[in-house]
Amino acid sequence: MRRAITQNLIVSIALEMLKQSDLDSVSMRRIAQSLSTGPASLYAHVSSKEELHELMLDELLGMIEMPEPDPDRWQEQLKEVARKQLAVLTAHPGIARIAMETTVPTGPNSLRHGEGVLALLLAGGVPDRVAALAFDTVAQWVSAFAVEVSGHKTGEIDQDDMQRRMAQIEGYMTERAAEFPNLISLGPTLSSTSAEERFEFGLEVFLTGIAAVARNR
Amino acid sequence: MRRAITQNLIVSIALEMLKQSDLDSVSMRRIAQSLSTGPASLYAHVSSKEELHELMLDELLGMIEMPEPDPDRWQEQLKEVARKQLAVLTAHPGIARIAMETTVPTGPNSLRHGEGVLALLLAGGVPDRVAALAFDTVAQWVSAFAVEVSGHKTGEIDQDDMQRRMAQIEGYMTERAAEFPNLISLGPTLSSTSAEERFEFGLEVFLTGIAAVARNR
DNA sequence: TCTACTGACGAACGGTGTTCGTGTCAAGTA
DNA sequence: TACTTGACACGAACACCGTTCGTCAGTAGA
Repeated sequence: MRRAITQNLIVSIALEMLKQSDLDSVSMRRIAQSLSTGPASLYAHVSSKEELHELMLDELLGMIEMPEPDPDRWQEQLKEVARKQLAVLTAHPGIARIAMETTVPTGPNSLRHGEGVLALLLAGGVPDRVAALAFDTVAQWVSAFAVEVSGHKTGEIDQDDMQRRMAQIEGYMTERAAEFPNLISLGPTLSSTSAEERFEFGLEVFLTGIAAVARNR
Repeated sequence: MRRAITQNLIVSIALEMLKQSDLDSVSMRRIAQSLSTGPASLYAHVSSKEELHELMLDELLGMIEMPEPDPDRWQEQLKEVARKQLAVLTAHPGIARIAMETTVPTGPNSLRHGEGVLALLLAGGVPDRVAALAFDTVAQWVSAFAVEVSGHKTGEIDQDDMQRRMAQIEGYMTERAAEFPNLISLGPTLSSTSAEERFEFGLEVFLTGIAAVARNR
């Protein structure tokens, strides 16, 4: 199973590893090892780990197909794209962090994706300037959400560590209940909502917000 | 200037270093060095680097004072808190990442901050369930925004690296202009808006969205 | 056939977080 | 006062990390 080393091969091996572990454990050394070579061999095809990360992200964004804009359904279409984006990002724990830290995405798939989102907003009659800002804001929020969800499903030992923290907080707060009336009364609501519910809520807030702001300009 | 090692001392040294560099360069070794000792000495007061990060974040959140909720001005008050939060996070590049990755904040200041935000929403007449969800969503977005801004002002060489990327993208897109009509026409708008404008836009979208969703339930 | 060049890669540099075992010193006890 | 106990300090080491340098092999072109 010895193949010639290619940039594509490196990226796909890295994504394969990422899918079943975590970004931090996808190291140049482990990728090289999986190719039966040393880490130095990778640098002929990839200039740095950072570039590799961006290539990985671009590859993933390429998996999201963009719909043909339909002016009557633009909000639902935008939600659908956001859901797919979240699914892809959370399926590869840690990559969402890259999406957030990359200032200006350069890859062809990123551009194609951005173009598609923008097209949906404009098809919905959102003014140019609002569309440009909304585009940025929504992408940011989706990535942020993915970072959080990724954290949950990685080595954080959801059920164990989180329960412990919850218990600790509850102890702290009930000791000084006067200081935290709202957190105490809403605590159960906060911790019982699923990630999916929170994501759908966020999408709704965003889109109604964008529509309202668009109307006011 | 030799003082006894304390958890507080470690945290404040770490924050001091963070303020003038970057989270990645605040290492246990450098903190220890600044105390004229070895890294092992820190582990008597802090169980891991992760715990230190959370302590740092909590300390920073403690710097944000929460206003007394005024039902007539709740939206403006919420915006003001978000602005302060952004300012604190971006003044310490990299800490926003921790804010995003920490699933359930445990520190007393984090709790106090959360309680305050919740109080503002409830004072505004937002229903319990919506307040709980909105609280989470807005915190996430502010952190996400801070991550991006932090990236911009750290070693990313704003004016250099970014210009290069912009030029590269423009070249790529004008070569196949038919594929990117919207990105090309909105490109100037996208790149000419300041971070502050984008933040204010996001705040407005959020708050009008929350108010609208609250009305519909 | 000889030459240039590209890709592969072993070894090493300078960093990282964390652990182990030893030392030191002060407080509590007899 | 003498002794014991326990908390804190910390040197050394472990197992990693990303990246660079210099060398080597093999191939395409002259």
